[in-house]
Amino acid sequence: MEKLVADVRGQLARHTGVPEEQIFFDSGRFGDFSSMLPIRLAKAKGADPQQMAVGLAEKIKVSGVEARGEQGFLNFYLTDKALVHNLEHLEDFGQKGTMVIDYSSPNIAKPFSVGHLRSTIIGESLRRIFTLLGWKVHGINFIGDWGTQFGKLITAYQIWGKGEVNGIKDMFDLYVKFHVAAETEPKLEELAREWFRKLEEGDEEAVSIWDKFREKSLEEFQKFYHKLDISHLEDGSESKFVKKAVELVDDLWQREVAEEDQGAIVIKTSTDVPLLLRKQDGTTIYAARDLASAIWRTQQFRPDLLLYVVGNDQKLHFKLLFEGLKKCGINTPAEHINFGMVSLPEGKMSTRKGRVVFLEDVLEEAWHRVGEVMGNREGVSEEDRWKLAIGAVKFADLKTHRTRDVIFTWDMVRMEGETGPYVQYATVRAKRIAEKFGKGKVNEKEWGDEERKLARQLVNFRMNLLDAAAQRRPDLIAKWLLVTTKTFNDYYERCRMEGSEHRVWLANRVAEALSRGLNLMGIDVPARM
RNA sequence: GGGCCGGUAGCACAGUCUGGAUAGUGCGGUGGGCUUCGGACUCACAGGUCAGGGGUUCAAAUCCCCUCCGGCUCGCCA
Repeated sequence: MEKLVADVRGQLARHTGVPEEQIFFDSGRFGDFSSMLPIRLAKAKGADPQQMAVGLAEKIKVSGVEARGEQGFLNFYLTDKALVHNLEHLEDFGQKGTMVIDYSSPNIAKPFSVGHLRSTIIGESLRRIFTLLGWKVHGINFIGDWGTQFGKLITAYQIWGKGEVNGIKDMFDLYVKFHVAAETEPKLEELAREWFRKLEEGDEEAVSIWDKFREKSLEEFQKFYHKLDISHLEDGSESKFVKKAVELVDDLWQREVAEEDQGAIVIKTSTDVPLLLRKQDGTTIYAARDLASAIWRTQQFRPDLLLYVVGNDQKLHFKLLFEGLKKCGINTPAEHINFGMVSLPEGKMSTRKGRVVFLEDVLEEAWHRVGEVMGNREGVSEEDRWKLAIGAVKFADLKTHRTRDVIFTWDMVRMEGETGPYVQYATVRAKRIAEKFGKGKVNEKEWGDEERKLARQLVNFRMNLLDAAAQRRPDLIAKWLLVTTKTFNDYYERCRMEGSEHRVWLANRVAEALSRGLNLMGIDVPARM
C-alpha cells in the first residue's frame, strides 16, 4: 500500500514539479487516498481545477491504482486485485532499528490511580505498534523509588508506623500524616532531609525501611501489570541509578559540563531555568538519576531512539533533560511522548484530599458492568469477562487524542458505543463466522460495492498504523478500529455470509484485522461474549 | 506576570500539522428494525454564532493578530 502511495506521489511530483515532501494525501472519504493538488495548481495558473485533475489522472500510471479526477480533486482507487493483494499482506514490514520506551513508571508508596494508567497503557500500545513495524523495542519501567519523599516517609514511619505497614494504603497514610504534622512542626522537614541523606549514603536502618516499602509497593504493582497484561517491561528503577548519578554529577562538574550555582550543581540550558542535578545539601535530585539512566540506556541498548511516555506536566523537565543529554555527548534522538492529565469533574485529582479514583475501583466497576450487560448469557468464562472489562478501560483511555487532558467519568467503563467491547463484539462475530463456515475462498470477481467498501477499510489499516507510529498516537488505531467495526457491522447487516465463499473469506480477514488492531491496544478478544 | 496546551451539538470527543468536496462520531433524546450467520447490534430524525473579534485567501474550524475563559508549568519535589 505505502509503495503504491509512494509511486503515485513520485509520478505526481514529476508531472507537476511540486516537491514530493509537499504532496500529502487525505485518506478514506473519496477513494483510497486523495489529493487536492489540482485545485492548488489550477489556482496558481488560473486554470480550471477539474480539467487539471482529469489531465493529471490520465498521466498517473501505477499498476493497481486507478486515478480519477473528480470535482477538482485527484482520487485514487485501488483495483480489486490490488485490494486482495494488500489484504493478504497487511502485516509485512521489514526490520527497523532499536528503541527504548520509558513507560508506566509509577511512584512507590502511592496507590495506582487512573492517572498512572495512561502512561502504562499508551506506552504498552506504542511498544506493540513499533514491534509490529519491525523495531526492537525495550520497555523500561523507571519506577519512582528514590527521592526526598522517602526521607519523609521514613520519618513518619519512625514516629507513627512501627511495624504496621502492610500495603500501599498504610504508606500513603504515613505520607499524609507527615504533611499534616509538618505544617505545625517545621523540624520534621529537617528530619526528613536528614533521613534522605542517610538513605543516599547507604545507612543500614534507612535502607532497610526503604527496602520494605519498595517491596510491598512492587507486589501491588505486579498485580495490576498481570491484570493489564503488561509483561515486557524491564525494571529500570530510579534507585538503581543513585550511585551512577552521584558519580555522573561529579564527573560533569570536573569536566565543566555542569557548574556550581547558588551552592547547587546545574547544567545551563537555553531557557532561564537550568537543569538542576544536585541540591545545596549535597543530595541528588531526580534529574540527575534521569540523566544517568538515559546514558545507561544508550550504552546498554545502543538505541536509535529514546521515548519517554510521561504526562504533559513534565514538558519542561524533558526539554531541559534532553538538552543536558546533548551536553553529555549523547546524540541519540530523544522524545517526550507527552499525554494529557486526568482530572475529575470537581477538579484536579488529589490523593491527599481523597479526591482520586483508584485503578482498582475502576477495574472492579468495569467487571461489574460487564456482568450487567452479560445477563445470564452462557459460555462466557471468567477470563472472557475480564478481557471485556480490561478492554473497556484500555480502549476508553486510548481513544482520545494522546496529548489532550481528560476528565474522568464513569463513562470510562461503558460497554456500548465507541468502546472496547463494541469492537470486541464485532471481532467475536467475525470469528464465529470463520468457525462456522470455514476459511472461504478469495474471489474478488464476485465483489460488489459492499465488499469493496469493507476491503478498502481493512487495507487502510497499514496507512493508519504507519501514521500512528509516526505521530506516536495509538488513538489513531483506536479510530481505525471503530470505523472498521462500523463498516463490518453494516456489511453484516446487509450481506449474508452463509453459502458465500468469498464473503466468508472477507469475514476471516475482518476477524484477523480487528484482532490485530485490538492487540495493538493491548486488548484481547474473548472467545464468547 | 512569562512559556506551553486547550475552548467544535445538552455531554464526551474527531477533524487543525498539510486551508478545499455536505463540519463528523459516540452518549443522552425521539421514532423504527429480531421468520437472527449472535441485539454489547443497527437505521432514521432532532440537535452547530466551530469561545469572541479582526486579518490573509477564489476558499478558514484549520493560517496570522488581539481579547476572554480553562489546564499545566516557571531550580533545591518527582
